[in-house]
Amino acid sequence: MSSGHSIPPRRRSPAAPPFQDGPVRVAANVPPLRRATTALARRFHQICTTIVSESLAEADLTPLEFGVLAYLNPRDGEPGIDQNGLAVRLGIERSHVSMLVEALGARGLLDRHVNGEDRRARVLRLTRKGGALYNRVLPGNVAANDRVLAPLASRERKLLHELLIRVIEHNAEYARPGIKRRRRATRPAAADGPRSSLE
Amino acid sequence: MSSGHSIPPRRRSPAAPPFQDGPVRVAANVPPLRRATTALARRFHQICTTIVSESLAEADLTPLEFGVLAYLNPRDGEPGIDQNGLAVRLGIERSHVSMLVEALGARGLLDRHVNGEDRRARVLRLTRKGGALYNRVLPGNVAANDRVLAPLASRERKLLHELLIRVIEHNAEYARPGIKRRRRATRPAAADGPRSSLE
DNA sequence: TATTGTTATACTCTATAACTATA
DNA sequence: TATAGTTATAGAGTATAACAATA
Repeated sequence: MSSGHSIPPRRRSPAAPPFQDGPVRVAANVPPLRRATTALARRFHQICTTIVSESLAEADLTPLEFGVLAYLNPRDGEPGIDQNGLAVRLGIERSHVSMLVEALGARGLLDRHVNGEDRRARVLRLTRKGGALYNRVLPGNVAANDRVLAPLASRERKLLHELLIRVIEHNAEYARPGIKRRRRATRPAAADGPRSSLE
Repeated sequence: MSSGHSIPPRRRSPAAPPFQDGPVRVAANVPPLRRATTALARRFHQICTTIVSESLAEADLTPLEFGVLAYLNPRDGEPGIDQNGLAVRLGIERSHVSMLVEALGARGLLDRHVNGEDRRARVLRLTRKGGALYNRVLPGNVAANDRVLAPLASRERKLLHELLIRVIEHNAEYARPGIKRRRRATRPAAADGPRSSLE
């Protein structure tokens, strides 16, 4: 209805630098970046998944599926852990592991065996095919991860990793699922305020 | 079928440290953490969203919705940007902004006005209610973000932020949507390998 | 009773695509 | 033709809950 006239001209390049609490900006055409840790974490994660997904696409793996292979690979990993162990390591729910492992098992990439000591548990192991896939995909994955940190000097990359590891390990209690998310207040749409005016 | 006997005993605490390429581990009961940058990014982001979601729960906001308020707040932000501008800043799709803004508008937290200069664009502004909510929630949000970095010294926090900002700004091309994700090869379930053996 | 895993269901985040209105 | 926004749909990631089998 309103013709939008009470609106000041757009401020695409505002005079005052936004989010003054952080260090100043650098790149030219890059829009202001919020300094909040969570915002940085999201963008950082976003970059990683975008770049790494590319490196995994030809193997038809998601980053998380690759994580499963990594945790089970015989060279570095811990073949023989059970699904709960994998859930803790990946920081995801048991039910999620169940689905992941089912999908990878269906592709013949890993085996589940009942543990003789505790018949409730499923012991996980890569098949030869799974191990071969991991070995084939690993170099590209490492390269992709390196590409993310390319703007940093070698010493800085190491430093970033160390800082992240400390933050993660000290927040272990939050670095896992099971924390109840906010329960969305099943809003009946526009239940808590007047409609916004849109012409 | 198999009774699981060909399986070696579980190796919950393997002798060799996994993922040798990274620095050694610290905390006792914390399971091995993959050193890959992407894995660290995921856990870091997970911690942030868990902690920050808690601080936003009483306002019934998601971290991303809070981000919208932050980018539009009159003190620090850029009130008057349009939806595309917001999409670029948040690093999400225009369609996603559309939904976010619709939900916040329905709650009376922001206004959309047609831009007089370009009637295609929607100029965004917090309502008084939206501004008040932002102000009310901000302190808790800042505290939540600080809590994430509590294990770091003040100098280290600053350093971590700087490193992340550099990585994000130099990877701007990947820190946005629109990159085609891998197209899942619509697997007909178990199409590419023998079934795993599970008793 | 407690724990491992499964299944069903659902929500958040985010993308793609097709569409409308405007430029 | 190109751009701003909307709508519909989908899929990745992840959660909750109820359940079965085993301890």
